[in-house]
Amino acid sequence: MRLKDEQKIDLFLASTLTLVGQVGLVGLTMPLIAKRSGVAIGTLYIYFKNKDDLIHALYKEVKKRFGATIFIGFSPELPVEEGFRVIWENSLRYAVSNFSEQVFLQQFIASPYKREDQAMAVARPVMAPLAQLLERGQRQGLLKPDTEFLIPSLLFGFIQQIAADSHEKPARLTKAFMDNSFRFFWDAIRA
Amino acid sequence: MRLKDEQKIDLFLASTLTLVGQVGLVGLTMPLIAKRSGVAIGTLYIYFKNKDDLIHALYKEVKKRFGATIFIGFSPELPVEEGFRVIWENSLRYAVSNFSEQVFLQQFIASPYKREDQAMAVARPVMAPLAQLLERGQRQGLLKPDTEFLIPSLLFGFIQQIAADSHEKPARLTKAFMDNSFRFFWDAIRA
Amino acid sequence: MRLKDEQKIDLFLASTLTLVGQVGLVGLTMPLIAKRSGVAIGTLYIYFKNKDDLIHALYKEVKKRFGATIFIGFSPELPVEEGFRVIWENSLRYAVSNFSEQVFLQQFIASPYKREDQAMAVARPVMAPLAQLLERGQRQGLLKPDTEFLIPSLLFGFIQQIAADSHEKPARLTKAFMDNSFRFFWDAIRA
Amino acid sequence: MRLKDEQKIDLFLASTLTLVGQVGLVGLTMPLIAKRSGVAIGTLYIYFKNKDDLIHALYKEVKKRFGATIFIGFSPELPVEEGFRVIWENSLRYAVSNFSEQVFLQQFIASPYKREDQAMAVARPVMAPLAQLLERGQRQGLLKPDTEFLIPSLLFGFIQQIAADSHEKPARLTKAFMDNSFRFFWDAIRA
DNA sequence: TATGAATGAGCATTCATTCAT
DNA sequence: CATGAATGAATGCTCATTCAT
Repeated sequence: MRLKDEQKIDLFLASTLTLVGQVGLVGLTMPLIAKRSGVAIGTLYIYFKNKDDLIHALYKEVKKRFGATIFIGFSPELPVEEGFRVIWENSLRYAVSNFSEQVFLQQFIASPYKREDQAMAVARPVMAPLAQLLERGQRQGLLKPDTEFLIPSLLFGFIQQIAADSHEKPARLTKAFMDNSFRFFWDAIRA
Repeated sequence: MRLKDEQKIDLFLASTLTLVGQVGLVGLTMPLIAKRSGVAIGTLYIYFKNKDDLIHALYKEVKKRFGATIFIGFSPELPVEEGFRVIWENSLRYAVSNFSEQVFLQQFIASPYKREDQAMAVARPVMAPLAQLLERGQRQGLLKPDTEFLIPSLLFGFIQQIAADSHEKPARLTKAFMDNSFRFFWDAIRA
Repeated sequence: MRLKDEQKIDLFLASTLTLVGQVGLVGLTMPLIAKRSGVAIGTLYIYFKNKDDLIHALYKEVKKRFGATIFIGFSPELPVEEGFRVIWENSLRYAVSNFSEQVFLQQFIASPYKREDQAMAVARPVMAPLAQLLERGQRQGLLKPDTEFLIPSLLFGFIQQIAADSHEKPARLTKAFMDNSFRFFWDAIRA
Repeated sequence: MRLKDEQKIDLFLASTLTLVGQVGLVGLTMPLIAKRSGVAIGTLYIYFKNKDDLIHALYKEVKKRFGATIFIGFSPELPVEEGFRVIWENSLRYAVSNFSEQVFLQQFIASPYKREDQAMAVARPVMAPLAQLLERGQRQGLLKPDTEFLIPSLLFGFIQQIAADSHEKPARLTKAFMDNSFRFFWDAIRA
């Protein structure tokens, strides 16, 4: 596996993601990825040891990208509610406009590709700012007591579902929509 | 002469569901289903025309089962909040103890198996009581105005995520957990 | 294998023949024969040990039927040319109106079903009257010398081809046609 | 990078033809063709989209080869009888030494592989010189009147049968045999 | 006898992977 | 580096055959 052409790796991952959005993990094949990327099959195997490798690389990348996005504009100095709003809006925008990634994550998690090893570990550290925000909110008595563990479930579950719905029936991410949905979220978790 | 055994269909669907929970739709093969069911491959094809057929039969069944479960103990006479609580608890219990079904539904929706035809239509009518409850809540001014469409997303997304989490890290569905999570839900949607 | 219901055997052979005419030996399956005959698959195996058996029974039957037909109205007392004419007309009529049988014979001969054993032997004795006619014609100096062995090839080859053609583009077996084609045959072989 | 090897197509078609001669279209399987050709199964599918495709390619090839052979040494300038003799000898030699091709053609025609489309059309134009010869013979009053349409049936049927016989009981294509059989043919058709 | 559910070997085909060019 | 022909294991599915009813 040569590292020279970093762009190609991105190309391959992007093609893969698009394909997953269209045919799911079920329909994902190496010939398809190669064709979609405009290279010969053999080329894929220069950059990835095998299909498993490619898929895990994509998993890592998607996790990283998501983590990098949802904290844009966030700062620990922000008031708690404001902090949540920033995260909420980032997540929502990201999920809705990157539906393939949601599909990939969901299908990956319950697939033969999932392994118990290191790849999984990527998830946690990335979420540290959220964990700290939860703790701060708790300390300030702004959140319902003893229910922090429910908040990520609400956040990610709700958002994922909105993204799925808006894929079925595309809708604008208007200011009103952002406000309304955040109101749901915030009222759910606040004390 | 042996008679076609109606129970066998259930057996096959159950095996399939279990397998999807373990290896996802990606890893689902006819040989696997046959082995898991303790029959020869050919037998599967007596009961289902082909793999596609089997998977769609399962989709129908899962939808039906879910619809049959979430309204147990529900009645249009119940006060709105009580109505939501019944549905919430039913859904939560169902989702957590039937995780494979959640996985199946999610993966089915973004897969080459999904078709646009009638099979999909099963979903809607089944949810009628929920739609009526939403409307009633709205009329009585108990729900946030103009946001009914967000409520099913919240309900199903949140619950699905809780089920996923509790599959990773099994947790009891205690009274406290039920209460806390319903509180999140209700506070989110109420006016 | 019970012998009780002789009619059923005929039914099965007839269905098989029809099917061969439609889909060839290639497309011939036991389920198809059963369905076409209006019985369950198992029933076929009461009357025939297996598919091979059925096909060989059909081979025997077809050979017998052909042999029984081409000598109708023939008698060793007939003048040689008259004798050939009778055989010619019988063969032609038979081949044209039983095209499936021609197909079956042709496909059988070059197929895994063909065996070198006794089944083949059926062919010869049945043709005895023809052999005698050839000899008589030869003795009377009516036929080209030293070419008897070519005459059956001409007879069966020509007729088979006419049958094939008339299957493609159906034509009437008019008196004129009979006369013309027999004239070809007779001019070919006569001294 | 290995290049797609045009010779391989010929190899596959040749293997297929040999096999058809041995087991018929009925016994023809892709594993058999691959093994006989000394390649892995997958390799067949690099050169042919599927079995149907392979069989149709063979059909085209056989038709072409036959057409290219029977007019060798033929010229419209030849006297009619000479013309027929050339065609007769070519056809006979070809049919006898390429028995598998005869089998293939016969079985193909009555099989599920036969389609009504363009592939069939290959047959006709190739026979144009024969058609012209028939017409010329007719015009010169050398042939029986109003029976041209019988002549190809005689030619191909007779020859095919001789080939079949000589496959069962191999015989030399001696000068005498050629003469005798052509005498049959010519006496049949001449006025 | 007749049935057709059950079986599993075998087929057509796909696809992850290798490797000669 | 890039290619794509070659490989063969594995899949979806069919069908000859058996056998419990």
